[in-house]
Amino acid sequence: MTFVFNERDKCETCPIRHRAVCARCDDDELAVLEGMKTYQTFEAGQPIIWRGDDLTHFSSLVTGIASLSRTLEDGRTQMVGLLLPSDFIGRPGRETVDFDVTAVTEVTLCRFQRRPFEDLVERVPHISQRMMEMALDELNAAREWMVLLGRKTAREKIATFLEMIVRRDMVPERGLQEHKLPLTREEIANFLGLTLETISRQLSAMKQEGVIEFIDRRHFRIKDLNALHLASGDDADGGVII
Amino acid sequence: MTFVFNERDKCETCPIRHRAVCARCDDDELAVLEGMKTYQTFEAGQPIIWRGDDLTHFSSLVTGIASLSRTLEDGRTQMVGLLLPSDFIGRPGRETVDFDVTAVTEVTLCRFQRRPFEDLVERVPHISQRMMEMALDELNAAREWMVLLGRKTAREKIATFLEMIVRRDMVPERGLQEHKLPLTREEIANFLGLTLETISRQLSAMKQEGVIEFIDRRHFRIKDLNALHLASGDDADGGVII
DNA sequence: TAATCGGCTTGATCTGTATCAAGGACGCGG
DNA sequence: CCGCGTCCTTGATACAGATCAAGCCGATTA
Repeated sequence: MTFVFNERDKCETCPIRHRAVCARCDDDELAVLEGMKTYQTFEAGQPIIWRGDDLTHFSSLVTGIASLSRTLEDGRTQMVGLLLPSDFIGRPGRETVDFDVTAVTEVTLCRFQRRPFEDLVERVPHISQRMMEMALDELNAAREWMVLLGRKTAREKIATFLEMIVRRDMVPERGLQEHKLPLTREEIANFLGLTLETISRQLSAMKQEGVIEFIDRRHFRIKDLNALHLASGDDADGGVII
Repeated sequence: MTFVFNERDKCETCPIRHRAVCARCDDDELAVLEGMKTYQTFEAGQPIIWRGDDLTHFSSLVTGIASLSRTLEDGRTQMVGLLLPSDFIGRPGRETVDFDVTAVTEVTLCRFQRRPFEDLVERVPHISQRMMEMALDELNAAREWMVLLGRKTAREKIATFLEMIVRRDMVPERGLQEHKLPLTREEIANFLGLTLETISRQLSAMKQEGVIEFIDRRHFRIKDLNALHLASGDDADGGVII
């Protein structure tokens, strides 16, 4: 995240050029987007949009991590997604947002005004095709997560979560790699439908059992990847992780 | 569902003409689909596809109800969606299915061979545009469901479920309407991430409290819609139900 | 009219996770 | 270096919902 963006940056060199909504766009189409975009940055912890807010812009997340969540009246909150670089915020055809979007780390967005972008979605098939792909991928991830939320035990939930992180930044041929927990215990709890105490207890237990090892509160290593996978409750690798 | 479909049926008169993937298609595009489609029927309870199976066809659900679900090794199962008329099965770009699809009632599918249909998605923007809309709608519904699975109590889950059914077949200006439970207690349990005993107990309790009333095991009336809504845990109607 | 079977209800008990509570570790501003 | 706040850990206890178990209801078949 040391890379700094500003209005003058070119789409061609954008780090999410080939994964975001613009992935399939050709040079001409990209030029149109280039002319429409602006960047905006949010500090860690800041709200990006609240549920019910007017959706003035659509955005692609360029750097950082954001969360999508819903809070019930009495304060119970459930994360329904983690937004990572190239993920999209907003949906054509809707005026408002259905979930709260919050910056988990510092976040940079590439933004487009709603109206002009909606028109573009109608006119440029490369954009609706890519958005369809992305929406279907997210739908799949959401459904996998529903299985976790509805049927997995605390241990299985946490093992699944750790495995997800490990897979995300695994480099082949590097055992005992160090991984970073991008979320606080409370955020993990809201992601997994548990309490922060349960998260803490389960992590301690897995440390005891020699499955994981902590460098500090936010950094860990996997000591027994196999045990981790077994604890995740997912069957013999039929599964795709997000 | 007394309507009977056969190969000769015309798309124009199809009951899901204006909601399915073909909703935005013009007459020419529809003619192409017309030439590609075949119908297939499944009896209640029959599997339609298993997770991991080769996806030979894409389908639109024309009549009936199907479920999307995942079963863990030890038999715990979680429904991740109910497929209703106009819903789509399959996803372009994938060779296999990620969840089990099962006919809950008798089901009629309108099917297209995978390859030709994928080509069509590339060529006909009206299809990818519509699929994008549908995928985004389902994504929203999935996320609402994640909140339910992760954070709601048994009572709230069931109230939310009943409210969903009621909204679905509510006719304005008809109090004390009779509603049908489309699922067995066990299926409801798998949908809500509970056990069938808990479903049964909660329904009995809500009957006791005068919130609902049963005609028989599968048919009920709402005696106190307000109480039902309050029990659902959704806040003061910011919410959209599926 | 009985026998059977799937779906459902209800009771007794158990248990995983929440809740309540206290204190520890670390980073930051003064 | 102190004080304060945030994040985290750990313990004691409570409770919602699971699990185990028995029997009921209504439909179907004999």
